[in-house]
Amino acid sequence: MEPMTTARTQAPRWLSDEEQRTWQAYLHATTLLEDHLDRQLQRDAGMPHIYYGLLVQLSEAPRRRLRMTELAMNAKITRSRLSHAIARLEKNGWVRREDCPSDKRGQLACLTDEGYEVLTRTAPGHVSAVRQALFDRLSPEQQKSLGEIMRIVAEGLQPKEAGADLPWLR
Amino acid sequence: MEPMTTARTQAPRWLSDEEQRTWQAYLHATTLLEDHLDRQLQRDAGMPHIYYGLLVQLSEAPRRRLRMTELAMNAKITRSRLSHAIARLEKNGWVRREDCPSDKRGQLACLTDEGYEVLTRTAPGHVSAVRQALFDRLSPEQQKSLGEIMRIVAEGLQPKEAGADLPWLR
DNA sequence: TGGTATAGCTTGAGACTTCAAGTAATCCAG
DNA sequence: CTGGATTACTTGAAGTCTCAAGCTATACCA
Repeated sequence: MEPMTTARTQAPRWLSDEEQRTWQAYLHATTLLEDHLDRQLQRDAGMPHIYYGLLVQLSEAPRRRLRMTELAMNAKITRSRLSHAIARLEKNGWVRREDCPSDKRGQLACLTDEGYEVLTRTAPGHVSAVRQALFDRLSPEQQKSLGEIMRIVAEGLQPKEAGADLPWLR
Repeated sequence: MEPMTTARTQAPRWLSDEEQRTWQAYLHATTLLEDHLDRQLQRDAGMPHIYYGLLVQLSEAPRRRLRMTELAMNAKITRSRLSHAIARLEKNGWVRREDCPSDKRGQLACLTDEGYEVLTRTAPGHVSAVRQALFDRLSPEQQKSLGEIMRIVAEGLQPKEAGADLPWLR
């Protein structure tokens, strides 16, 4: 008897009506929200949401700098994508690359003063956009629940520590 | 006294620690999940997740066809994006364009038999991927809560019916 | 009826992402 | 201490998305 975990060859267990509605709502909400924030930041900060997130990560790191791989991991993106992104941010003068002293293969992404300035200038508007779109609409219980759910999902998609291959390293 | 709704000029109300953790978890979970499903479908069906969603919408429509604008609305994307997407799907032979009989400006996107075949062939694997990544990890209460939360968020970002401009019409 | 505004959709350019392949430095088994 | 595997990161091409501009057809109104 086949294990139930590989549904590939089994009769598929379709989504129930309620599951379908939940899944649809999830897709709608996430695409609308991402779109909304992308537009907001493109307009107010001149970069898409994910680039903004990179600057935030850097701003919170010691000495405002991070190894490329570490930054990619934090942001849950591939190193390739990060390379392109940092190249663009470097052109804007918001990030600078530095050689890593301890590993000659390594690169550090460093937030520049201008990059920091962009962040301080645009952060209030962005926080407010996130509040308006998300937190202000949810009860405290819903916020708590959302946090738990999202942690579970993220955890599940995170590559297992031992030996599994790491998506952002591909 | 300024209304609290325009926080633009006010001292920003930052996110609390818990809100920040929730927001981070949300960003991580949604990017990891989108990535995961994009890869799964690119591998198994030869198209990104959103394109797959378009085929699904068409498959559920009467006569397996939909006006472009309506399809764009259902999928929460701009008409421009849809135009490009349909062009690509047409090249694959999975969708065909037809002139709308009642409105000479209009176009209908029609799912072809091959398009339908791709769907039936790949749907089980996709459903299973969604289950594994999402539903199987959540309790019934969490699933219910997720549905409610996502409906609220989507609702809030949906353009109001009267006079507001419609994002997907831009 | 005629003229202007609007709706429906497409197009092209530039920005962003992905994937596979490439370079260079480090690790490590023997 | 040496050569093959691995790690760190980059690159280029092809695919996708956005934005502004464009075209045609319909709607509206005087």
